[in-house]
Amino acid sequence: MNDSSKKPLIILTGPTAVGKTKLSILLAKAIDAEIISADSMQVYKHMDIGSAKITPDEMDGIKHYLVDILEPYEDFHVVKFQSLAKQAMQNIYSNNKVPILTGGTGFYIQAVLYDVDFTESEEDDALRRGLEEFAKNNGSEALFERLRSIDPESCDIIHSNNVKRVIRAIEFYEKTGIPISKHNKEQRAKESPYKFAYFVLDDDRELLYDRINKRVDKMLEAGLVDEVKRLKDSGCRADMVSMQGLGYKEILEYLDGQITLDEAVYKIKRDTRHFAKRQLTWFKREKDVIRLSRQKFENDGQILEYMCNILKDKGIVR
RNA sequence: AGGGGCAUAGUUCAAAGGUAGAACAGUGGUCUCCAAAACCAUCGAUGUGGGUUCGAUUCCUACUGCCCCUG
Repeated sequence: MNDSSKKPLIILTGPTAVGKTKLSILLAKAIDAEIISADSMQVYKHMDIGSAKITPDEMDGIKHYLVDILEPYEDFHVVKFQSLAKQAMQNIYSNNKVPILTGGTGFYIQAVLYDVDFTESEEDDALRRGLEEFAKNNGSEALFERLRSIDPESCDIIHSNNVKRVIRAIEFYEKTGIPISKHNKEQRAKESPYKFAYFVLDDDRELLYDRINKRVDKMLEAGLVDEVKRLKDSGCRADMVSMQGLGYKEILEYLDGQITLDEAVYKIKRDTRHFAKRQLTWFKREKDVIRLSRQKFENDGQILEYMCNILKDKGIVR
């Protein structure tokens, strides 16, 4: 595929609480784009406060995809995200607009940007559950040895304590007969099928952490506890994907009487900081990213101007 | 003011007459179907001044700070 036949794709990401949402609206208005959310929690209905979901008001007439489309009891994961995002992009292209993929889940962005192939294995929970059971009964080392016998190369890459990924590697081999290490290597070598600009918004660490702490306080003032209570009353349980969201699992623990509200708030802040840290690490090593360090700009308007210039240079917008 | 107690990492706690362990925080990293997840690595401390001792952070002592009780 030569570059000119590639479809345009704009990515705007960065750590949580850095101010992606606001900037994404400014950008969308400036270039007549539509927005696809790359966020594993904002997909869920009834989860507004804790997920810091964009409000209809804030959308300001810009069409958004993948926000408020699932019930909290439904599963959500990369594969689903990838397929929904691709559909949304088709939609946007047929409207003759440019898609902006915005949100903080780097893995999801990667899945779309490089069109990572996840199709090898169909849904099959039984195998995974069996492996989980095996790990629980025999220990992670025993599980790791099983992987060694089929895919030694993966054993050099995956740490034996990382049961989740050891399971995934075994599962992949059992289903496809090829080692996941080989598959991953191939996927990694892929070139993006899009003509893209990958913006990563960043800020001074201390400022970011401070903003996170304050935002959590605001969520509580805005009624996070009530929101979670409502979810709980409607049958949401801790083991659901949706309830693994920051702010949800902790408040659920509080509502179940396992921890105090103060402890819950402390954990939300701490874990959100950790999350931001992980996001930063992720984006740092992604290739072809364009860093937007807040310290280098005076305001969002300047950042917008900078982005627009790059988009013109790249021929993504006119 | 008098009596007692405590002083160890950023925090909460360990230990010991032979140069101190952990948890959490902090920092760095991994990541290709649970990713707001899972996992790895790493920095870092004996309040100050004397004394006893081959050797003290540990014992003694003064000081400083904090806590409790009495007034």
